[in-house]
Amino acid sequence: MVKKVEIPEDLQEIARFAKAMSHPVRVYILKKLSSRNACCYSGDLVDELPIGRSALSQHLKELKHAGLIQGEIEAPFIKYCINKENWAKLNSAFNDYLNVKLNETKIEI
Amino acid sequence: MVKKVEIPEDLQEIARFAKAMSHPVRVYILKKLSSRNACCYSGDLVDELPIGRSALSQHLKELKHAGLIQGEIEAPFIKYCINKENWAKLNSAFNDYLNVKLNETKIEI
DNA sequence: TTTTCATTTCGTAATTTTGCGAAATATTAA
DNA sequence: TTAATATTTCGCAAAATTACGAAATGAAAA
Repeated sequence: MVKKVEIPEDLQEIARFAKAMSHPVRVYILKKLSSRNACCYSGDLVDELPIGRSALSQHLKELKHAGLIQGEIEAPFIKYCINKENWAKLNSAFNDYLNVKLNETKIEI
Repeated sequence: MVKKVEIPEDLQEIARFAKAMSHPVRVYILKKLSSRNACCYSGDLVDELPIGRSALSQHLKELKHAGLIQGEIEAPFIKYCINKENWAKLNSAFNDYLNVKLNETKIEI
């Protein structure tokens, strides 16, 4: 009989990252900020996205709490950029998790 | 002024996949079924995981609806396996999405 | 047919997520 | 100081998520 065990931390981390990416608006923001190392303002995003300011603000907060973006005050704006370190962590975590070949049991001789 | 636009379908797809992976139990199941092409029964999982049968059943249903696993009746069991086609889709979707180099703006001469 | 077994579905409850508009905050411009 | 601007926080409501135990399902075994 297999003992009930805590789910390994690396899998829990994947779940946390996946949760941060589980809404189209957040996927959009991460895409925008990660490609081209671009930064942007909340006001840029609210013009592009089909949600209001306060909802957007909550998505930004969530991404901040997940450590994936960071905001820098550039009054009267807040400039949001990707958090490179944690974005790299997310990348390698997904790489490790997903890069399990479907046919790895096939052994070539 | 940038027009408000629907979020592109590829990003919405990432969000859907991420949502399927946004819970540790589901991450665990997908890991188990994707590596080694293993299949397993609900009963195997319930012994390993820190949740009850009915909660597990709901996670399996969610993964089925996301198209990531499939169940085959092998009475009195149900054998769950990865859905290779859609798992491959998930892999390439994340690959496209994530494989945006942080330093792609650096141009080597 | 009745019992047994693995699993799902149902009913319910607690919590989280998502979104909105209004109000608050904080900084710059007048 | 007052007004304007960008953004967040608050209060709220609707919907989704998560989990449980009990009951239902469906197939095999007795």
